[in-house]
Amino acid sequence: MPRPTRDSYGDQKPPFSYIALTAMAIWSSPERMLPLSEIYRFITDRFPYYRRNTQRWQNSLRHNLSFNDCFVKVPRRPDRPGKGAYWTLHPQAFDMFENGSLLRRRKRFKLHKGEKDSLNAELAALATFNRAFLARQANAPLPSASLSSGMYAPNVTLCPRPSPEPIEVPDTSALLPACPRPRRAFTIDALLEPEPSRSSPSPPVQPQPTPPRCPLALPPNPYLVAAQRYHAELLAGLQQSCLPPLWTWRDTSQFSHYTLNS
DNA sequence: GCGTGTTTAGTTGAAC
DNA sequence: GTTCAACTAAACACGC
Repeated sequence: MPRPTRDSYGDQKPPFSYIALTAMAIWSSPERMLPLSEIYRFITDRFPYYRRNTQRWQNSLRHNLSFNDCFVKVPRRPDRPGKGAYWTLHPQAFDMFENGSLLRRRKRFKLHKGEKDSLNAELAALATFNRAFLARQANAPLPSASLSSGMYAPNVTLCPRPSPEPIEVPDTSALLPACPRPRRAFTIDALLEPEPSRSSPSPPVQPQPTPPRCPLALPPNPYLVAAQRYHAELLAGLQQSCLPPLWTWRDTSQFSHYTLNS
């Protein structure tokens, strides 16, 4: 009997929950984050079953994105306008699936209130920063006092977050590039400052979502640079513990499934 | 208008 | 039997 392959479900419903499918989509992207439309595309490309009744499962998928704390909505970068936000996985969501298999979740991922509030504050600050940036791009008066005073800036540390109880997280440190993140305050003021020179060469900070491509910056627009740096810092904080292991498609005697590299 | 995002409510099935 | 995760439906708000 031939082993099932990823595409062999045909019109059969794949044995993955919407959460698992979404996680797959996010982790298959080089930036570890995707807009909703790309998540849809990933699923329909790989699983023909989901090419039907799109309204039904897409509604369920959106519900999951909003309902589950394991998914984090990241505002778009100001130089990447478009509809909807990007979605990524919370680093602590890694132990959701038993043995890294997406077939089954170990437990529901739930952030504690403080963690959730802190994360929401940071993301809201980022969205506000983006709006301020866009307002400036449109030659609208920018509330410089707000920017310089840190009113928009979350003066908090992103990672690691205090956790009231120990959480079993797969040790991915060996897979991470040995590049300590630069120590700098996570504020708009600090981000607007020039990058401090480094004494020793080191790999680029992970992740760098996309190389900055700014047709606007000649000379480099400090607000754009800051926004990009802000995003990189935010995502580095969010995903520091989970890059770069990837979900890998594996065939076993019983199942074909995505599983976490180890 | 449509896509996106949030919220509520109900149902189902598996695990404990 | 209870609990919990997952699924589904629906309504609504918001922004492009």
